Amino acid sequence: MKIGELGRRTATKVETIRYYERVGLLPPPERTEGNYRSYAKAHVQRLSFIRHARGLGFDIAEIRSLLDLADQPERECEEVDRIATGHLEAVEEKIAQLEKMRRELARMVGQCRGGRVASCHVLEVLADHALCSTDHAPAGTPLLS
Amino acid sequence: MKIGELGRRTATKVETIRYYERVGLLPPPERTEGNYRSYAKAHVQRLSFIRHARGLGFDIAEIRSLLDLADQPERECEEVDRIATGHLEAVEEKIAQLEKMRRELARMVGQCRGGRVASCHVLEVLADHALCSTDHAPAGTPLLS
DNA sequence: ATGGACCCTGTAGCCGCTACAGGGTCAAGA
DNA sequence: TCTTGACCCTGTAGCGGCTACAGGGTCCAT
Repeated sequence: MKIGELGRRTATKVETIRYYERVGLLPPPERTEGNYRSYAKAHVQRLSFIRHARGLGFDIAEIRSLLDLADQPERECEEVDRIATGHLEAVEEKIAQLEKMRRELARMVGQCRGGRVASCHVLEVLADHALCSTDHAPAGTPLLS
Repeated sequence: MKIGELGRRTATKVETIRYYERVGLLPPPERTEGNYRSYAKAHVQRLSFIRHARGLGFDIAEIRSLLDLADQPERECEEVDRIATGHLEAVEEKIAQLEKMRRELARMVGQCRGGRVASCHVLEVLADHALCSTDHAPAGTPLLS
């Protein structure tokens, strides 16, 4: 199977597949005579795993660890659990953070009654944090991406 | 006021302030004889506005628009409202997405009963999306950052 | 005169892709 | 046989929003 076919089967762009290979998530496949990458079933499985994990928000390093662990079936799954639990906690924290933003934004927007910019509630609140009801995240808080 | 003092007053790193100037959020201040940036009160206000908006998750382009609008006090605040509402909706969508992740992660983790990697539920689910209860976001969905 | 705290510019790195540019390969049709 | 066009290759640069240097300059107190 060539890279385009693998991409179609896993809903992954060709460039993304090459990127995963470059960063060591997907092992380099055999090559054809014409230097095309040639994938087998195992690659479809591995890439599906990767995509699924990405869809759940795991980052590349975490996925690398998970794949390494999956390749050692005799080990205890403690570490797997630790990674998944840690990620779950990060997701929960981020939701909490976004909830704070949501509340404050809804309050700002809800108080807009039209009119001139000069008396715009949204701009007033942005200009003065003291007008905030909740203590939302400080600027620059990195959000999970 | 020099850049370090401005940073202290607004809880902003010096490099970040220079970055905001470079991308046109913060107007270039006067310079001293020794070529140091020299800020006045208006800059503190503007930077506070920027930091507050960043804290609420607005991106640089949105903040630039909001600042432009704030500089035209006679205009209707329609556009301000549109930007804020649009951002609120983006935040809500993202929360919904993270909720899906959270549910699926919690289910995965909750079913882990220890044991060997070979029979690890977390890895099984990641290897087979069909084992997911919910239809969480596909891989590669860009999350608001 | 010297040390150290601060400031300057410019550049490169982070993440997870995405999007080229500039070429090569391969199979089908004229 | 030649050509077309779909696919593939490598390498590099860009996105956002910073952050972190390197390599220098300025200023003030001792």
